[in-house]
Amino acid sequence: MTSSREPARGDPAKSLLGEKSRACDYCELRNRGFCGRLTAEQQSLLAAKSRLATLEAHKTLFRQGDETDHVYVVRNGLLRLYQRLLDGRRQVIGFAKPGDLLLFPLSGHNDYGADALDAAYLCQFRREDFISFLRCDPELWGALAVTVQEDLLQSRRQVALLSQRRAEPKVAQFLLTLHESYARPNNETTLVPVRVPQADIADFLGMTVETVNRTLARFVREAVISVTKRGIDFLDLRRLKAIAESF
Amino acid sequence: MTSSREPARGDPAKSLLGEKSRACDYCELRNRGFCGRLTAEQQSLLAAKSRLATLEAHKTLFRQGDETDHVYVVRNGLLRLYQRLLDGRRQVIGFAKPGDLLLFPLSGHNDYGADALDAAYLCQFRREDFISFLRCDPELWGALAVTVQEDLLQSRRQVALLSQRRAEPKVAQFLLTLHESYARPNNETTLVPVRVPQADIADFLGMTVETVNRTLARFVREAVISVTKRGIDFLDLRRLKAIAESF
DNA sequence: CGTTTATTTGAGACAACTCAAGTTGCGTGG
DNA sequence: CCACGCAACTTGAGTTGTCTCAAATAAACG
Repeated sequence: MTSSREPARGDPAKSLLGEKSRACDYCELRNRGFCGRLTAEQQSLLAAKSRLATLEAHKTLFRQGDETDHVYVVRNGLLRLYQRLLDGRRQVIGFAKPGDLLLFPLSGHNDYGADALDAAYLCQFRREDFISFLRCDPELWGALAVTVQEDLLQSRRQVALLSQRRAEPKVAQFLLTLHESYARPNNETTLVPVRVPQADIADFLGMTVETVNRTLARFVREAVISVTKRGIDFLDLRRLKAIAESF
Repeated sequence: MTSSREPARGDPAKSLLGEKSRACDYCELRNRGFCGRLTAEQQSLLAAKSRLATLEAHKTLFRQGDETDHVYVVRNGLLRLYQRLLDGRRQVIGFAKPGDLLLFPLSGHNDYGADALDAAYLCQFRREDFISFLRCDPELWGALAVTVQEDLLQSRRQVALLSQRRAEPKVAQFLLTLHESYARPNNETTLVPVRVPQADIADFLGMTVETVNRTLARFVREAVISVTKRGIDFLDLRRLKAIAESF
């Protein structure tokens, strides 16, 4: 638990492109996450208020505690969401993937921070714009509520995960979640093309880097997964699931 | 972690009084929780659709996985909310206190179960009624979203709690939360008038009953708290806070 | 190519877990 | 009113898995 007492990178540099983002028509996200719950009309209405934001790898999108001036929808890339614990430790509360809505537009300050694991593209909205967008159609509030509800379910899954005490099932479950969020319906590809630092896994699972490392090493040795510089290759999903349910 | 593999009580007996609940005018909840976010008009509109439900101690209000036919607002009493883990263990995900909204009206099935620690009184709404209530006023959706958002914050607090590894801070933080939810603004009363089974605390914190017991015993021995049949008396809040922040 | 960051490995301590008995409290029924 | 049964709570002794501390690679970056 000695890991990461400081954010990976210092400055909150947001290199945002000022250009208006193209309409959602070609966005593969329009059927997923928050956007997926909107009609085509609503989507274009929303798109009119968005800007395309790009975020380099390891850069901070926003910090915990800062005033919420914008909200975001992830288009591309993987973000790391975290909170500071009172002991200064960092608790990763989740990873944002394409389609996810970042920040709650109705609360005035960010209750978590976010930075990019890879280069990321996002739709950025000014908070007031987003709220006025919500106001113009009652049903949108429902979409928001459902989105938050899904975050809640996600958070509860993490609670279940953390209440596990042995390391193997925890790491296995984490890997499975990661795999799941990248799985394509009709694609049997077993490779997840992201490098998640072990320190992040540790912070997410509430364990030390060493334990995460030893556990991963065991998985690799037993040919359950294979870790390359490209990402993680899931060699034996069946066995991984078995481990995840062992306790 | 050998605790409670079965619900405390068997039957899902809901002894519901059919009477229409009186309007909210005298309800002390109207400034708290979900109801607290409604205007007087909205409250009475909602009240018209409610029934007063009473639940005996240890009885089950609803089960995880069942179809969501009703939603509830707690008026009185303390409920235990839990999920089943894949290993059959029970994970207490929280305790519902007066003002809390139970169940998400937009999802078709309960994602957690609930039963009463003490006798409880609730406002019961048919799910469709509640939804049509939401539909009649756009702002109500916002109230719902905020309510869910607060559950989310709560859940994340639990994540932070579970990521602690030592027993003392965990139990201390739990006790403080319990105390906080019973604290009155201008009242220095240190007694929380509920008996929470140690097994529940264990299931909430992801520890064994034995460890919870030994930790509580230590607190009692050191005169930080005092446990009677009535509830828990907080003798030394300052010290408890210090313990909660020790790590 | 040197500096920083991430990963890997080892040895030992310790806190929480497991298992196994007790004890207490309380409601039920004889 | 006491005996009984059940559930919650206590206590002890031994085990174990993760953490801690420390140090050696290996990779990433300018």
